Amino acid sequence: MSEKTSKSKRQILDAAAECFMTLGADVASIDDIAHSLGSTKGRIYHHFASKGALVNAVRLRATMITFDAVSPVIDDAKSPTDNFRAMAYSHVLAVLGSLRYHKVVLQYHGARRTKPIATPERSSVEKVHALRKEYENLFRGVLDAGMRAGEFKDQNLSVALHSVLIFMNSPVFWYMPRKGEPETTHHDIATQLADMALAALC
Amino acid sequence: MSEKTSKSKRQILDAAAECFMTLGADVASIDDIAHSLGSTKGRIYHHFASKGALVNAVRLRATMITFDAVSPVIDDAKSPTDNFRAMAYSHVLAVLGSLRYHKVVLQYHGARRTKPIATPERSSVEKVHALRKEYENLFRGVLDAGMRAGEFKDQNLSVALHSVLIFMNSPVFWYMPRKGEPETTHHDIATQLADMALAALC
DNA sequence: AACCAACCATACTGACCGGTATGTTGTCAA
DNA sequence: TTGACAACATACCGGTCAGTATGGTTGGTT
Repeated sequence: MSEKTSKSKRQILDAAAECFMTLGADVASIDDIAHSLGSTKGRIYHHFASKGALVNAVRLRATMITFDAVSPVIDDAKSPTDNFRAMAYSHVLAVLGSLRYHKVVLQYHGARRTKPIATPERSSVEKVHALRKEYENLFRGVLDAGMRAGEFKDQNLSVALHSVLIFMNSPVFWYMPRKGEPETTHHDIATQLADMALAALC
Repeated sequence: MSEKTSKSKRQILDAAAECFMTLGADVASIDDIAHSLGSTKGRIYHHFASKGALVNAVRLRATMITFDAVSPVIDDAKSPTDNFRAMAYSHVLAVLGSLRYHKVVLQYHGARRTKPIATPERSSVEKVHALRKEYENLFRGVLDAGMRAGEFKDQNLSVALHSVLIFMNSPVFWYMPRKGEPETTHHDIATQLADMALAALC
């Protein structure tokens, strides 16, 4: 299932994520991305069928990054409280470590594209959607278990789930890495947000 | 300070917010907005100098809506805890009542426009920025007071402030009004989010 | 050596979109 | 009646950008 993304493809993906982050996915042109690579359009269109496919690839990778970070820390033997704290911490840390990718996800999260459905890439879009939903379910499971166990306050599950997910992604909106920043910054932020998210559920 | 926005101008603003919400502010064209009004470009460009000015007007109104909703509920005689809960509730309720406008704000929140600075409208952009900062300070004040009083957990103020603000805006990302929805839905969501936000601070 | 496929550059097109210039209509005051 | 101005519609321009067509270059295989 893990595609062996070639060296060049990964390079393009990184540059695309960077441009999408600074300019916005809609504003950034293919030429912009190519120029930031010291290349031309030909290189990009050789690896990606369309701009939409490129955006989708960025979104897919963003989701996989958090998935790979959170999935292994889940331990059924631990309490929902401990599980959630560890998951939230890992999620925030992963987001902080790959901000460029996650900014694209949040940008597209609110906009329903009714203009260009582009039927050929329809499947890959749904693949991303499915993976994101699967990732959501990791947290949904912990929240549900915590509520049943009485560790979490009993309240509307969907509202709690989605709002907490946005909360954990919030650094995307306000975090700006400074040079000369202490090494522990990411850790500090992740710890604080994980604690706050946990408190919000109790 | 409160401009007497003409009837037609308000109509354009609503249509623009609707288009920006569904298509994205960058993708939606002036012709799209005009078409949704049954008009043409001429009407829009008669009232707004440029597309950027129109977007800014939407952002400005979005900020004013929350400002006018939250500002009057602040009562210095009450405790930071009670103040914050009331503020958060009013904020969420206001956002739910004008989703179209707030989606635009969140879309632009992550994208640094380095391409078209458009110096003539520079001032109005800064005006929106200043108003948003002033609005932030309403919450910053309550958080600071709560921490000093020992009602809120003592932690990084900036991180807590910005993450909680995003949290209260989170319905923008996941709330979709259904037809046949009970009247109390907005109230229920606002109450739950206000309680969760308050708990996150303690 | 001959070949081929992956990889990428160059040059070009068609469509869309922001903005402008100009024409048209209604309204109101003198 | 007549000017004058606000509130639009119409027609058009220039630039940008996604996408394509084509040709060149490299490395590996037979």
